Amino acid sequence: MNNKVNEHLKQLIREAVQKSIQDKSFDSKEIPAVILTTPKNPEHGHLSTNIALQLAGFLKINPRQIANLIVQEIDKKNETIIKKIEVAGAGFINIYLKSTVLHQVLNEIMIKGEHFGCSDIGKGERIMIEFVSVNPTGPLHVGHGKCAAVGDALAKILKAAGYKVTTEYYINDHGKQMDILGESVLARYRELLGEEIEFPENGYQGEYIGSLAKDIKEEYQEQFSDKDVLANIQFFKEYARKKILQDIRDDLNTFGVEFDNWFSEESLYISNKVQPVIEQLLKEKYVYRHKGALWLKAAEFGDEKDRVVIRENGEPTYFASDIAYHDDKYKRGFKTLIDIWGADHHGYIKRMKAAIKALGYNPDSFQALLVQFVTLIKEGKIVGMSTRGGKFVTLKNLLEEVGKDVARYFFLMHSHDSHTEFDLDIAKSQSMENPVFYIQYAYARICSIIKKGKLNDIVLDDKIKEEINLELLNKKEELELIKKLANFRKVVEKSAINWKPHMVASYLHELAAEFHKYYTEYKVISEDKNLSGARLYLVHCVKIVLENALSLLGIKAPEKM
RNA sequence: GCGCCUGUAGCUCAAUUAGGAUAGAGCAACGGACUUCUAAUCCGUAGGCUGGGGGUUCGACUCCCUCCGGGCGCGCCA
Repeated sequence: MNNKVNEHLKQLIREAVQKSIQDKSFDSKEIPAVILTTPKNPEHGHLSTNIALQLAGFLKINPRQIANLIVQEIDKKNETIIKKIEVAGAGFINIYLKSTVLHQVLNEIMIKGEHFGCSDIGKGERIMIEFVSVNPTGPLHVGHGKCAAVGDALAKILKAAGYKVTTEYYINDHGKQMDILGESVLARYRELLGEEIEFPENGYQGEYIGSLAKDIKEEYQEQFSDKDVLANIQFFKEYARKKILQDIRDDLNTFGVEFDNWFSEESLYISNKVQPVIEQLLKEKYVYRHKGALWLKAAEFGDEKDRVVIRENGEPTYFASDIAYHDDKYKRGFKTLIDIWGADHHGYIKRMKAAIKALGYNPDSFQALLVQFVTLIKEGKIVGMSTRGGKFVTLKNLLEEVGKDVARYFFLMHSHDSHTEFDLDIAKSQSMENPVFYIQYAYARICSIIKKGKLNDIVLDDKIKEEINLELLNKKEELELIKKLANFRKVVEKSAINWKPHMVASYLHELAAEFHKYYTEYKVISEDKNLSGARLYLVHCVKIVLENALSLLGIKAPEKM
């Protein structure tokens, strides 16, 4: 229900609880918070609370008895919005609202439009979400796609819930990996020139390396044929970095993912931000020297063991720049840091938290959201995904095969922390098995109804909106649909609090189902102009909510299919 | 060995912010509904000891312990 109604009822219940407890002189140090839920079963009313059951816990009294007392108190007040209030089951209190309260929801949706579903539970708190962040040594694959979808949707959901969100991509463009990248491309280039060379031991095997070499050869001919390898490698490294990074940006763009910031690891060194942080930790004695290297006392802060920050050879580790990077995030004013990582990085969480504690920040303000792996299924078989050999399905491939909307929905429809399957054949099929089309179809159907309304001179202009009689919406399916719509804001809030975008995806499917059911049962546009107007009003609200929910997931709402 | 994730219908997954009412959808199976605003839809039937066992309580898919099965980690790699 709308927020005001909810708060009002909660207050009402709270007072009734206090009153009934006072009267019976129960000792109640702490009354639990009133929780109002919307029951799945329509027979359980529009709203329900389990407060009596919770009270029974520490009052040691029959919950139904308490519930009865509370209901009596509320009944005395003669609330205008309540149709019926009763005790049911083990001691639940079910509330039935007057239909005008439900209808009011539709007006709210109409007025708020694209903002319906937004709330301010985030209170403007600044959150940084960092995701994808793969080093520019190769193309994005399917696994990165899931991280991208989750991060992007989460950012949108948190924004809708009133947080001030910044998204960032951390470019790991410093260190050995980049050198190996340069060497790999150079090696392929020299092969193209007909030289017999040994491919670097840990070199990148993927085909894209060869194609980069080819590009260079076409553009620069044999300019780098001399044996001054060291001088050339710098060029190859830089060339490959730029090119691959650009490809990553392009892929993400087609995937509908845009970042507020791209933050380069190298830039931390250029602006000298790593060294001071290490020195600070050294001064505070959280870093010590051992076997020629510098170690962070990570074990002291909850990690399994201490970790090297500066190697024996004087080179900082990846961890060192990561500490500086996260320190920088806090210094930029973010209160909560969310890093979205692939599940294979979970071992890194304790280390990172230890560092954050050592820096003097609250370790709870940093959270790593682990995204479990996706298993790709093609023709009923698992598609192997070995990164090492350079054999993997790229995000680009996937997008070419199934398109942005389908890919995003498939990544988002299941909880990010359970490992799930991605069936390419279902994703590609334009059939009933495909939930994306099911949802989009609902939207397209509404557009079609609106079009038909126009042909019959039934249009929702301001005048009609004024005259509309929402009481005509009294069918069971209509009231269920309205209840579903009313729930949207709660769903967004919950999805934001739990950092679980899939909740919005599930909701979308449920809303679409509710609409399809209604659609087959009743005609919106009919001879009866008043009824048509009211129903058109209703489906227009469904359209708005479908659109809002889809946009939180970054999926298109097509007018025609 | 230690750590993180996970086990729910034949298959793929849900289950409402610290436990709540009869554990829900989709697909597949079977039987129905198109002169209609798009049948990419809807209605019905069938399908479950929520991996096993114990515990906590008015009440457990949810919390605790234990065992079994699957995935992933445990570098002076990133």
